[in-house]
Amino acid sequence: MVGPVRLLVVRLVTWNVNSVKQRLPRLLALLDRHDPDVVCLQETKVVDDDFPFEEIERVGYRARSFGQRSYNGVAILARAEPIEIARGFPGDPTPEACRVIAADVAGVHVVSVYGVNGKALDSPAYETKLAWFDAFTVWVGDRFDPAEPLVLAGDFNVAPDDRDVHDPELWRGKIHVSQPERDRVAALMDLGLSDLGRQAAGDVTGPFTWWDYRMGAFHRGWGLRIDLALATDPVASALISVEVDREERKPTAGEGKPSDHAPVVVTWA
DNA sequence: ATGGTTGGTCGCCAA
Repeated sequence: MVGPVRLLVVRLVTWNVNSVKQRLPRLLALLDRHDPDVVCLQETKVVDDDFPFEEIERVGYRARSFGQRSYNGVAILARAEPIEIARGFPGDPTPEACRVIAADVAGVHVVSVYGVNGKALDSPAYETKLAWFDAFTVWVGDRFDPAEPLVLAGDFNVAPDDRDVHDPELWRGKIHVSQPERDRVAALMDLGLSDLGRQAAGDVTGPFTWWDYRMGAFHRGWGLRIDLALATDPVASALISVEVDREERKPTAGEGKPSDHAPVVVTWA
């Protein structure tokens, strides 16, 4: 008899690619550069039939996609076989959107998450965003055991506190930073999850993971930390590092244009 | 700060 597969070291990357078709050369380069065990993608923007499975399998990864036309879309890539796949979750107030895919990879529960953007505080999408987080938190609490290894990784579209904002005064009252949004992330973490990026960085500003395409925001340092990895204690207590691959956000870093999000590389053992 | 930019699609909408 053998127990569940346990890797000595696990490297997980989460990345909002803003179109997996546009980003495919950079994604393949990222797999080669970081050699991750697991990758969580968001904003793939393709239906499953159009997902580039062949190119990804050719470099040694299995892939599971939950995608739709034009918008949203999530995926999990892994060296090991992803099992127990869940696409979407019951009670999602945006059931037409593809925002969540879950899989077990080498004994770790992995969830790729694309939280509702919300547009602006006075938009109907804002109330949808809050309701989505409420429903998502119920599902996570029902499905997972905090004693087991679990990572929720993705673009949550919320900067958890002012350290995650380049200019908190400028952003006050804006989407991504409002107290109700932050309360939702806190409620999710109250299930027994740690914010690995903050745990690794300590009490400092950043590191940011997203910069608006406009106004040279990346060059000027106008960023937010909205791409998060939230994990239960079996992972959090084994954390080695969390690094933002800022190079990937640069126009010159690879073939084609960059995503507006940088990949986040999480390692534990 | 949001007069910018990008992607999917082919009109604009979403971010």
